[in-house]
Amino acid sequence: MAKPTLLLIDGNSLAFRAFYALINQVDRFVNHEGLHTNALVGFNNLLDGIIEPFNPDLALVAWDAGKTTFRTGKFDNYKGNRDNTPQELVEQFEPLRQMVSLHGIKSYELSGYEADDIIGTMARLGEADGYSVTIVTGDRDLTQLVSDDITVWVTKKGISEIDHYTPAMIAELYDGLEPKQIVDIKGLQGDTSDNYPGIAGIGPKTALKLIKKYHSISEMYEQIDDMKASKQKEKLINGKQDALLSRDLAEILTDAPVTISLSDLKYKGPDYENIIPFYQHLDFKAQLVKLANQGYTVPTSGHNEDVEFDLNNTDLAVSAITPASLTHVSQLQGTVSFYLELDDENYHTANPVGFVIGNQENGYFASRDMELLTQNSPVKKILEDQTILKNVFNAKELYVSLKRLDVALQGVNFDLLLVSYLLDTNDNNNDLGALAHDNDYYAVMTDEEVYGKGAKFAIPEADADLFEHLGRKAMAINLLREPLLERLSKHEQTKLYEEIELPLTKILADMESTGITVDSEQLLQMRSKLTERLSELEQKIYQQAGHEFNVQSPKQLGVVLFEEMKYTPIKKTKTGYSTSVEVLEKMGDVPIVASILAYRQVAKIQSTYVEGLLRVIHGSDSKVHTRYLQTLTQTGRLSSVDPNLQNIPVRIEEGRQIRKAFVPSQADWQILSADYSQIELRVLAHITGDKNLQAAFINGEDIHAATARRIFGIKDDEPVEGNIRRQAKAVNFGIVYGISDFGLSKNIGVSRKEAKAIIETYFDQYPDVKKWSDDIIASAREKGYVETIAHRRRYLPDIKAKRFNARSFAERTAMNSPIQGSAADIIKIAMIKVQEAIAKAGLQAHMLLQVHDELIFEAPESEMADLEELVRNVMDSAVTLDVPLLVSSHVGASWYDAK
DNA sequence: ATTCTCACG
DNA sequence: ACGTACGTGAGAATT
Repeated sequence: MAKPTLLLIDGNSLAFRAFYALINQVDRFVNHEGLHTNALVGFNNLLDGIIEPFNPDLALVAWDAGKTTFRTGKFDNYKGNRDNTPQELVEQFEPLRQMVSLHGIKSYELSGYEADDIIGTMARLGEADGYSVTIVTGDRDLTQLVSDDITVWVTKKGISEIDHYTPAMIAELYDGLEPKQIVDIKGLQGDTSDNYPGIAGIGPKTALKLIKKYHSISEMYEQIDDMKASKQKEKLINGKQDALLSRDLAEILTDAPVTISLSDLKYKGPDYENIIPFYQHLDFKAQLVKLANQGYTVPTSGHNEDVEFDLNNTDLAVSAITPASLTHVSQLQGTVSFYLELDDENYHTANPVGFVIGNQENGYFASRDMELLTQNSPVKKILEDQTILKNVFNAKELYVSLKRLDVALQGVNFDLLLVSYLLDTNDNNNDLGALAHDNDYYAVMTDEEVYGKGAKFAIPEADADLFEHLGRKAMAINLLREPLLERLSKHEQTKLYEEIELPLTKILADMESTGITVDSEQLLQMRSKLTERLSELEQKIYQQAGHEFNVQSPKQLGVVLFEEMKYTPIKKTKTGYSTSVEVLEKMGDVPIVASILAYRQVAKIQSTYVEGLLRVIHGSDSKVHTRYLQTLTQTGRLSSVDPNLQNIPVRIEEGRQIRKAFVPSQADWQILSADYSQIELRVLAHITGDKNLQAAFINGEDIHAATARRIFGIKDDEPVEGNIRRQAKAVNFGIVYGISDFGLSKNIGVSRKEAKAIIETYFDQYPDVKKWSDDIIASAREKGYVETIAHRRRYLPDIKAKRFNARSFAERTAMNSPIQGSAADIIKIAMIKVQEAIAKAGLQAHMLLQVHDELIFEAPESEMADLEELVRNVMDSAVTLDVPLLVSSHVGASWYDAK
């Protein structure tokens, strides 16, 4: 029969390990009361991951009782070089003990002794009593206890990996020595972390050699007279006291006067009843989700911004739609939740695999049969009925996918995804289950849990499984509506949601469905020209390098440039030499570098744009249909994927040619492009209230030239030279990004000192910009977030971080986000008003694209003049700021020509 | 899955 | 002294 097991855990060393493993994120792991939890998280993972599966018969966590022990009595400076334990860790010790207790494990400490000594003593007791003993620690000192019945597990690399020390492993590590001889080694070599000396001049190598020869320190000194005279012998004789003391300090007691016995250590296993409130107190969401999935009831903690709400409802009534139940479905009224599952995230091409409709009062009805959703079904009728309100998750996806099924969705009342994003852009997650968990509702799983991910993704075959998941999603949407809307209102974001984001959803859906026509002939012609250019450049590069290699591999290119050709590396990445444009341009006039830069430019255009776009043109309509992500960015901007139409080349002519392929969808139609000029600087002038900056815009000045005059002291009657204006432009951008002297100096190629002086002058000239910067950072520290003009919020948890880097980044963000985000607010408002105006004017025009400060339209040539006028008027009056908004616009036969 | 590079505002 | 401009997405190489 297997031996009973005893598990001994070194509480202090593991707490330290866990704390420092997550030290980089110490400011991210904070519960709602401000308690740091990084060590708690790591320790809990250890308990769940190791102790629970181990399921020992006996278990104990030993703790240090304080700084003074019998060792400090022997040697004042024992551990004397240790910094004070950080406050962030100290505050976690008490909850750590609670955590241990809730996991059904005894804690023990003994005044005057270290955790090590408790462990040593209990280990020997267990060994003698016939237990198989396992010690878990973060400290290798305990390996001296290893025996046939005592194994020591030492965590390494944080706490994720573990080394298992057995007598055989010790023998291998110490060249055949026994575990108990480790103390003799340490007696000779000392221990810097515990701050005892050993013998000066004896390191690990010599210590090992000596102990191999003499077996122990005492035997060595017995035989020291026989040792032949040497420097080493002198050192040993002089250091005898140190060696004996150090050995004494290194030795772990196995007979400490403990007041517990093995029978006190019975392992009870986790106390699930009481661990749930404990996890809630610590905000351990992941743990709560795990418990909820195991069938434990996890009630809402209700501390979420003090909004109390009841999300305890977990009883789902979901049924498959049958011909008989169709009557029930058709009788649904008031408010329903609707959810449509697709087999892929690209809803322009994905297949619907199931849907669910219903509410708490009447139950939920699910089906895989899309015919029940289309044609003359009652479901279609409900979806198209404006008076029946729909609660959904991701309304834009729904608009587009239902339109593909010939269903025109109306009456969207609540979009869970959109609201969650507005409430907190940080922990927004496109998964409904994860999002529900974030809001303390656990009765729904994540898609990854149900469907798997990557190659393993699969929709469950059993109706019961799929419908249960869909039903729970629909139920979560319904239950979360009220509490989330209440929080939205507390944030003063109701207007932002109802009047900007929700109407915009429909507009974006229409733009995406409409798509933009891409002339594939144009792209194919470009492709053959570029292929030729690429092979010419490639041959030239091979010739210049002296051999063939993969030009597109930064690694191989690094070897060619900086090893074979011996050019001086300017910058390194963490994996090797950097070969970025920035670096290559600094290398000066080198022929191969010029070829490489040209190659890179062409290769980028070819792969990303020509071939990338050709791949995503829909065969059915010769258009590309991007998806705008409305709930992704931290600032409120949109982003565009599959394809990204917000980064089509424009700055370099060769790439700009790509825009010739973007053409109107019908003959005799044209493209209109209208963009805001310097919208971010105008927003800056508005929100800072800086009169000097505002004056420049009000007077219609060239803003970069005006800044140049101020920061370089150029008189009104003198001209502003191009290079000076360029520098001023960089300063203006820098201000918007949250300037630093380093960043500016790098950007405009002046010394850091000069850059610093320029920034100071800027702030002298625009004093209210400076004041606003300081104020917004102070406000972010106080409130924890910053806001745009439309109350879009961005939380900045790092604004109080101790780490300089993280904090500085948060401070720059505090300045940039209100600016970038308010500009995003403005163009979103403009889009809504433009769409209304186009409808009201009865124009055929379509809004096609949004590129942050630019809108692209197509319209018949005949209505283009009206459209241009309308768009300009709406855009420049979208909001009223203290400075005017200026719009420039162009019409042409393609996006390229609308310049 | 991550890193590097580069396209846009 | 720290080590930096803000916000994105995609392709290719590499792990």
